[in-house]
Amino acid sequence: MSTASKTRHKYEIVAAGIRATIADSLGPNDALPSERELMEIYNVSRMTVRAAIARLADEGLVYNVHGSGTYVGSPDLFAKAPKLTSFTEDMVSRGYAPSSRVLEVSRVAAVAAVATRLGLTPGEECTKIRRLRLADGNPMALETVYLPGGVLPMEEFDAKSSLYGQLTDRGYEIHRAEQEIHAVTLDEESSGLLAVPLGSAALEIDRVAADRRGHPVEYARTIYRGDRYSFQMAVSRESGDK
Amino acid sequence: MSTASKTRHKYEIVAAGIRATIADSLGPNDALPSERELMEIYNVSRMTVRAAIARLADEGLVYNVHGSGTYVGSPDLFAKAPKLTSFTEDMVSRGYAPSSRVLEVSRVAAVAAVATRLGLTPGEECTKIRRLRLADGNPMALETVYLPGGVLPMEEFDAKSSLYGQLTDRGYEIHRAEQEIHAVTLDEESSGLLAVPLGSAALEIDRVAADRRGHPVEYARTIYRGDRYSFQMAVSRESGDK
DNA sequence: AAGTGGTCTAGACCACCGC
DNA sequence: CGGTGGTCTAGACCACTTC
Repeated sequence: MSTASKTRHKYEIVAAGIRATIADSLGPNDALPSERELMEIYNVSRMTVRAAIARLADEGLVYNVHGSGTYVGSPDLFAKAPKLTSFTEDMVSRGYAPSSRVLEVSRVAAVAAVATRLGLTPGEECTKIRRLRLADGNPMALETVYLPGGVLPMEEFDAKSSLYGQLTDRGYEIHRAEQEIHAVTLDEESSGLLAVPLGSAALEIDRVAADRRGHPVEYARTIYRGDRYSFQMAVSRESGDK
Repeated sequence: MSTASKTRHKYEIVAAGIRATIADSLGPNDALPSERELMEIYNVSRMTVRAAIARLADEGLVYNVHGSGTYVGSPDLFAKAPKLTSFTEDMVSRGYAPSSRVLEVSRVAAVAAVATRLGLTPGEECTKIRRLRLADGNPMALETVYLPGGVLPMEEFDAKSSLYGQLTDRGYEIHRAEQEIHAVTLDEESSGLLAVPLGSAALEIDRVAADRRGHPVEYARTIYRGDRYSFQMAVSRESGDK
């Protein structure tokens, strides 16, 4: 009751408390207090305890064993389910200082590949932004972003601030995305910009990002240097039915 | 009421019913009946309705808008959260006929890189299995799997049946995994086996798979032909707190 | 048999959306 | 303002693990 402040929901308070308990006094595979004990500790109902635990389990911090208990996960498996992040967020979480060099900002007519992905009709107006992305000042990736003209006209793009921030400010909150990851061989222009030898292997990530309602907001093609970047993710079995 | 049979939990029955309703008569962005209506339709409590909807939302089939309703997602974004699949399952879902050629089955001492990932001490005994993986008879990937000796001694590996199936039979059910995806350039041996030119780009996926308790069960390094394979996934924002 | 997580009920109030 | 999803309560029984 007293120190509460930024948290609003009870299950967030419980989740934060459990997190703290784990950090303070529990190690991998140690058992958490049972759900019924947690009810008393935090003075909440069982459903609230379970909501908190479900959140932590989603992150991989804990796991449940039916009939036995809830346990702390292994530290090396803490890596969360893949999150949808901007380049900037991604680099910061990896410990790099991100920066950018804008190569191109233009208004273009959507070609078929772009139109399909953004749900436009070919020829419709798009904003195209091409940037060289740097980490600690060294080239890391080459990014080409297409946005429907209505989402962000080229004149209003501010090269100095975060694209995702600008989209959010304009009412386009990105919620989920589909990504496709390829291995590619760099051509002359790309390898030059990324400062690696011609023919080097690189990771190409194509992403269509959409808002909560499923309307496409962004189509981005990013080519990452194969020697500096790898993509990490945690996956779990099931997920679908059966 | 009529065709129900294999489902055990009410929320699964409700989820199946909603799925059928969507398939029959709803399109993208159409609204589902409200949760309170669904309670009456299926004669269950609200929590059960919400459990069913949560399941469908996880899959991307529907999405919720607070204060407004629950809606059918966009078909092109149906692709689920990345699942943990075996090569065989992956190929089948892509419409290929998978097969394998075993290149090596041996007992080896864990080198540091393998020991670390499997939670062993360097020098401990491992089973190493190297296979060329084919799709529709053509080389698709080159897979090297390391298993702790206690999990599956090399003598007991059956080259003809699924590795995941054998692990499950022995009580090691794989539950989650961490993957790291790199772009690599193929060396002479790999490009020969995969039947592509020397120096071609390829996707290397390193995976440590663990059981429900977080104990590592498998470390696999798979090199996929860059010209035939791409890795697809859906990601969503948030996931962690804030 | 005792204890655990998994499912389920029948209520309640809150926060948000759209008219 | 009414309707919607989001959170929450205080119970209950079931399925599973552990002893």
